[in-house]
Amino acid sequence: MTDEWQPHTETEGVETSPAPSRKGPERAAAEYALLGLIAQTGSGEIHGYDLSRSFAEGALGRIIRLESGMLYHYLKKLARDGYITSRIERQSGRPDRQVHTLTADGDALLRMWIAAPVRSTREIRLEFLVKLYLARTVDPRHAVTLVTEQRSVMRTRAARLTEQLATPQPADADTSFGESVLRLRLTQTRAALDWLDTLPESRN
Amino acid sequence: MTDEWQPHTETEGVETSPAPSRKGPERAAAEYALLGLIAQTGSGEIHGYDLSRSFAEGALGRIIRLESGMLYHYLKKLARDGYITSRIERQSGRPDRQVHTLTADGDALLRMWIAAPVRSTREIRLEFLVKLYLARTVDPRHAVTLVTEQRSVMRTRAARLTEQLATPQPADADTSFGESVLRLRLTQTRAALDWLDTLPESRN
DNA sequence: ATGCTCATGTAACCAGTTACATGATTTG
DNA sequence: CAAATCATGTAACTGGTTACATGAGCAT
Repeated sequence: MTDEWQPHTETEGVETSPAPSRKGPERAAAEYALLGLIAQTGSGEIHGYDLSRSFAEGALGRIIRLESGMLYHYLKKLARDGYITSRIERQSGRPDRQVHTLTADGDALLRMWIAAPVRSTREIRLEFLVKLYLARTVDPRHAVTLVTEQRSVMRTRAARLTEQLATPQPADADTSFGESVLRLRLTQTRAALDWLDTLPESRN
Repeated sequence: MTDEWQPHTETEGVETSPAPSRKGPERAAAEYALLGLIAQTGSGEIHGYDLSRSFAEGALGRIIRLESGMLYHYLKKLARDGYITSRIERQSGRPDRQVHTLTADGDALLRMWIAAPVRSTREIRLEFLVKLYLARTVDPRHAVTLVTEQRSVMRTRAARLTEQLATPQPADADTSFGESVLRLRLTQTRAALDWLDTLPESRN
């Protein structure tokens, strides 16, 4: 009765993560998007400005936004944490550029993140889409795993909400409002499930 | 072709707002929630600690979270901007308390915010729920207005998404992904609409 | 001469979270 | 006596946004 319809919390996903090494704090989806774009490049090398364009022109730029300032900041951060290595490429007549490469750690981190479903319905709209996009380009099998597990998460969630709605509550104003909140969450969860079912990865 | 499925932007609602006076920047939903709680009190006066409890124990605390530090910060902000007035109430044996009252400006601001639907589907989960809850307690007619207009917003949105999906696109990988994104948004929008239709305010 | 593309950033700012400070008084 | 309640905050930190700085070459 205490944990019925819990409040929105911004820093969620900390307790649900498997936390095997607890290396760093949660990264923004944009950071993984950068890792993914680096992984995508044929040569394995790419510099910031190119990343910026790939981001803005590609599908990722239509899901999340990433200003150049933040992009270079994330590249530094990823390099500092050992997920990419960066070397300077001298150019004549043009400014020098830094080319970045994924490390083994970076590749592992990216694949782990891609394969893990998001916990809440709200995160479907951003995180999950980025994961799906990257999974498809990095390794289509990851996409199948991701979609399968995400469907499972959403089904569990829908079941829990249904169960909560089934248990009768005292009928005051707050409770009826709370029921509305639960029904909203349930419809949104079901909508997400329906959508997941239409993805090509759902043919299994 | 350029503005098909636009990116997620955090600072949205600025350009869509009617901007009549442009008094202050966008406020957090929690600030309006505080205004609403102050408006709810019978005497018209309430102090921070009571607000904190009302918040945590009531339905609002299950939708959004508000730490005491931020609560007092918002109260100062609202007082500074002239939406509430605060006076100190001396107590013997207890710490002095500050009791807060809505000003005419504050009341107007609250009602304006409550009556205005949210622009995006994403905001349904937080902002809209807070608006609905406050509308019901402050003035049930506001709730009818809000729900009616919100349904209209969602219908327009659904129509636009449907239209975008109808226009055929070149069939590359990015486009098919983009179509999935559009379909996700459409299902989520429709789910929100279905839920809105189940609210008592939708009987008109 | 003007401004655009390349290429990488810095600086200032703002919002929010977490944790703690204070100090009396009542309750177990 | 310890702990919770009352009541209001402060301080440090995190992270993200916006805007601008730099400076060469190239196209109009």
